[in-house]
Amino acid sequence: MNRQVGLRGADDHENGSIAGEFACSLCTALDINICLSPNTGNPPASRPAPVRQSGHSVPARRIICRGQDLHDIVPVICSGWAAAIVMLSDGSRQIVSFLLPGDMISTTMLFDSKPYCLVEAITDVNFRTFNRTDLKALIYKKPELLDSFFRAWVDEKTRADQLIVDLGRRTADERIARLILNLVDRLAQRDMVRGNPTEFDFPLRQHHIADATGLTPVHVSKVLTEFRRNGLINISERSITILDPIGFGRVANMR
Amino acid sequence: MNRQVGLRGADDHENGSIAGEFACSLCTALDINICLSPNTGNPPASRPAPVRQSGHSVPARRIICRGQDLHDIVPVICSGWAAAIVMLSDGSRQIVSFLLPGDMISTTMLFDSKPYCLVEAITDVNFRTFNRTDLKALIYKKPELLDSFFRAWVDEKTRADQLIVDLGRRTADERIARLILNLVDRLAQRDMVRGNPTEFDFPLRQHHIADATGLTPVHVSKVLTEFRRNGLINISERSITILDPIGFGRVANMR
DNA sequence: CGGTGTCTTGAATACCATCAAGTCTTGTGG
DNA sequence: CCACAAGACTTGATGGTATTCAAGACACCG
Repeated sequence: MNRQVGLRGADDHENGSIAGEFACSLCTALDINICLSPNTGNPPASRPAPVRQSGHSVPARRIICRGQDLHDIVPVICSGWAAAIVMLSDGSRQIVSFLLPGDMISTTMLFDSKPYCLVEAITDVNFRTFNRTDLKALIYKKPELLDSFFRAWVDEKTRADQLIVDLGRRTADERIARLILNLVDRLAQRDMVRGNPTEFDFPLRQHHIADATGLTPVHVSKVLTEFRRNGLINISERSITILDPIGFGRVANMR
Repeated sequence: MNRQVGLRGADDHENGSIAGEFACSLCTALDINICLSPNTGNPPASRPAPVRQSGHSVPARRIICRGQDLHDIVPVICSGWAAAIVMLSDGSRQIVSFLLPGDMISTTMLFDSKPYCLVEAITDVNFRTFNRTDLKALIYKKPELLDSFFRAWVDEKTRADQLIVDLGRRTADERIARLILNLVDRLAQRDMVRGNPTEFDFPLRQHHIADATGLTPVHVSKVLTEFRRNGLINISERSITILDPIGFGRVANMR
């Protein structure tokens, strides 16, 4: 089989068993299109793949991979939501970024293993791992790949800088509203938002929001019920509806 | 003359007037060595430079450049300290990163202009701007340049992620201690630290520390005097001495 | 059916911000 | 060289935002 690396903590399934669930059309962020063949995890038998790779699948709440696992592979999310998390020794957690379909775990993964963070599945997740050396060689060879790769990198760094500002200088209300609106943007790029009023799947638990915004779950709960009481948003059944876009935008951009 | 771009808000001096102050040997972070000739800002008359560039110099507290200025140039700090800052409409500021000699303003600058932030001189600063197109072409052409460029990028992203964790999940004491220790590391890479007890130039004002750690200047003052009272560090004359490295390290790594 | 995870709510507390006043330094122009 | 203004730092009093602690409701699952 094509299986290349065993990932600790991940309930791996072989490619064949989940063929069709790797929606490569969603790979907009990366736009590299290096998967073996669209919509199936199986390589065309006749032509060998330029980049060694393999598909995996983990259920919600399981760890996808740890930093140390990532010496020679680069994972990309195919379907589902995940989070890159830094854990501190006292048990508190900081979510550095949410990973949506099409996202590489981190663009720095091409060059370094990011030993300080781990990636956890929020929903059930299908992902694909690429051999780092092969991928690097391919990207170096094709300038257009390098460019789309750079775009992903700039996006990632921009989001990181924005998060720094949010955590450093904004209140709980602002942080939470901005987190939601940032996710709306990213989901919209992937056509995962239904419009008017804006509504979309939202699998995050309140503790995910807390870990991403540097708050406690208790306080997240209070802010969200306040948002609901003010008729700004509605959350139910793992989905969010933005009832009052301008009011909600005002909360997110109070300065 | 070789002067290529005028930067708004910067008191530019021509290359010749500050020859010798562009210590290109400090360009360790980038390690690209594309300056016209070491230690002078002037190109050898006989050989045309592969990358169009120019040297500038701004006094402390002045703005080096704004995001909008950076459509086609990439600045690199040659000497002095600077800060990349995001300003909010209510006047509060968040320092996204400190820039030391050898640092590119941001590695993403090669591809995008980062319109949301501005760069301010902390000390008197000499810096050099490179033509983006030229620099990009040069880097694409030479794989070893691309690699050292990627190293700088991984460093930058790692620091950004660490800052996210610090701002999201650490107390004021921890944030400030970690900021100082991170700067020690970066200065040590540049041979700008004297040892035993560790001592180094520290031009930051307390409001810089506040803007970097998401705190107020008042609270920074209280934490620093507490550090002094406990015999952890000593600050005077724009320099810091770490009196009790293990105690100070404990404060920085309480979790 | 107990166990676990999720969310809510209230009370008490901690951490840091805000406000204010005062000292000291630094720089500038007369 | 002095006078003045602006910036930098300190300290104390007060207040607000978010945390911690605790208890309970609810859903889901094996």
